[in-house]
Amino acid sequence: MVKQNTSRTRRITQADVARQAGVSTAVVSAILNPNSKGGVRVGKETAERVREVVRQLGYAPNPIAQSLAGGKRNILGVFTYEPVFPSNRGNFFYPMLRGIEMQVSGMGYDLLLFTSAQDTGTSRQIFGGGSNRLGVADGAVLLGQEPDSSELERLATENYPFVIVGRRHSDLVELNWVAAGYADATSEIVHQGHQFGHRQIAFLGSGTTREQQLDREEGYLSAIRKLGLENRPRWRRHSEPDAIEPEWVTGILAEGVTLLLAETPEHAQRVEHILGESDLTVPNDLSVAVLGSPLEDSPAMERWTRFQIPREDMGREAVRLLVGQLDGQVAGPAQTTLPCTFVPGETLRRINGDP
Amino acid sequence: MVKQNTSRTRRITQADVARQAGVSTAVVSAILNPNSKGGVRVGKETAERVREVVRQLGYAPNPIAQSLAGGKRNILGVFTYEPVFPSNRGNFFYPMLRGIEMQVSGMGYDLLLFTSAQDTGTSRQIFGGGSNRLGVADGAVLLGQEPDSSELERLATENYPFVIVGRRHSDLVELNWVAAGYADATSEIVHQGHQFGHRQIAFLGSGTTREQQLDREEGYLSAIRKLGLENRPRWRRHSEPDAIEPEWVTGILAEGVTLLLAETPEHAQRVEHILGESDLTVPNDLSVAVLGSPLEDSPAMERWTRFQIPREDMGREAVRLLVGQLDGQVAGPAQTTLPCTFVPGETLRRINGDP
DNA sequence: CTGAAAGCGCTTACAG
DNA sequence: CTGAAAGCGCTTACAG
Repeated sequence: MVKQNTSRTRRITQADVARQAGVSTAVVSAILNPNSKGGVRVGKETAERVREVVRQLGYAPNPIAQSLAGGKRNILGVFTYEPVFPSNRGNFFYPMLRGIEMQVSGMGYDLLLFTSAQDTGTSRQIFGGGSNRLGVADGAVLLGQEPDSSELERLATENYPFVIVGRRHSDLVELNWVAAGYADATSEIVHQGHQFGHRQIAFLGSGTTREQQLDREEGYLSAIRKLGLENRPRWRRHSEPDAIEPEWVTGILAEGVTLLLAETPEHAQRVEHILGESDLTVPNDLSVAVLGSPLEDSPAMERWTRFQIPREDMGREAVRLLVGQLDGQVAGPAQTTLPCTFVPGETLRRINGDP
Repeated sequence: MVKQNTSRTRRITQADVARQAGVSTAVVSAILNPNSKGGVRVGKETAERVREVVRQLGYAPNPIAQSLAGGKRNILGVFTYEPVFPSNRGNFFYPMLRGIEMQVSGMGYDLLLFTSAQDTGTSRQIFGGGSNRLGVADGAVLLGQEPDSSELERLATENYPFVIVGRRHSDLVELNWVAAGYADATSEIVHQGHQFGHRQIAFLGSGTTREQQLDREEGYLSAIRKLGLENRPRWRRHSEPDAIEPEWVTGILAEGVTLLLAETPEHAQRVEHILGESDLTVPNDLSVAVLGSPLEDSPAMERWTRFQIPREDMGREAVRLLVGQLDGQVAGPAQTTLPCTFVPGETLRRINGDP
């Protein structure tokens, strides 16, 4: 019984075929890659003879060597600032990865996950140790919430081809990204609220300032302006869910707010909890819409008025843009915004008479 | 404002670094691969100078070229016979991948997912086009249910280092694998049943003959033998869930069977459904234990007596074995069986008096 | 129509 | 301690 890993046997190479057929390797290559631009023409009988030898010897080209000769690696990198397969916080990257894999599959690329870039303790870095770890791949898709954009700027400066999933802004370089249309989706919800009779609409966003949040807030503000609605500074609040004070909630209620836009489900749930302590409910005493949705829509999520983020499509589109750049199809900076999907739910209540 | 990828600049190569640092490429290579057997010694200050240039230029070695030249790439391949991130059939590979990533993380390897090996329509192949696609990686972990072992044999014959998650047998070569202890876990359930008073125990396995199933059946048979229990051929049945005839179920009941071992939850549910049509229930009229468990234990699964497959640990262990082989630590064929975890549930009922 | 040669970017004996 | 050279297995201009 043969055991794995004993001695290495030599494989049949193109040179073997060429020798056996009495031609040069260039001819063999030309026959096996008919529509390449080598300018090499081969006679019909020669081609047949070579093919026969290929068959006899069981020759198959070495894809590694093909890649090297073609100057391409056929490897797409996937870099995440957090582990790809976390155990606790759900599979955050899963939908995007699924999109990435679906799109890349059949395009002739393999996917390199940069797991080794993970320093113990600290978060992962692209330039760990000083050199660009992504360099092994032809280009990369970047995922993650990392707010620090200096690595991205350096990467862009080095002319490394990459596309970010999620909008990311830099003053220094124009980045390539695929974003979700948070602004439009948020505007849409404000308009929906307006149509349902709401005139005092508040916004509750996360404490950290990220592009995502800016987009949502901008969508909120532009819709408010467009509809000529009242806009008190107090009605725009930035806070982590845990840090929301009951006073703020009761405050805006007292000021006549009837609809609250909450950036995350956690924000919405926290507000509902606060209301509950005063025996108030959603949506009877306050309509609430969530500006996004969790990875998997749980049954508990169904009732919330919200929108869904096209995570899978974002992954697909990122690959499309990246490969387009590698092929030289896409020229300038590539930035795509994909629309979110509105889900009516039951927490945005009509308050202007019958439906 | 600098734009990403305006002109495609040539990637930095080892030669660039060598030129800039005023050394030969051999020296650069030696510095970047310290413990390789090139016999090349480099002075401390030279090494530091080269490292600095590497940093400045953002150089990263081309793994394709490294592969061709026979060097180490610090890349572990992950090959799956089905897409890694499927949309429909749940994330089958997820627990194993999580284990793989956890284990590989910090070991200095990156993970290469072979997505390109996917032919349109047909299932993926390692030797698509006749040549080993896995060659870019130092070694690979193989996942999937593929019963055809010819590719595995060829891979082993070529001396490519790989470890399979799941036991896989070949008459020609001894394969490396990490398996779940289905046999022991099944024996354990039979013993448990015996202790609860069951003497007539039947086995219901899948229609296809795979190592997994053989292991379970062997565990069943060995326990039956050891306990001196009756063992009618009719009590061992191989069938897909849908193909189970009500006659078989009523038949074994009539013959006095009180406990049925079902390979999958689907088998168990199908049997329960059949029983239900005669107003019989599990476990009052028949105890049923499931020989495994689905990926995520759903609430509906809780009541079933079953065992859990250590999927995550299997992934971890596969990486451990593979890296051990690459490092030359593990010598011969490496085969590990990890124990399953018994979950009591409520569908295996005591029938010999009070507990 | 075909061959000899250079080159893709590395590693590894082999000489100094 | 360091460099020049061969070689991994291909493709692709460049000459005949």
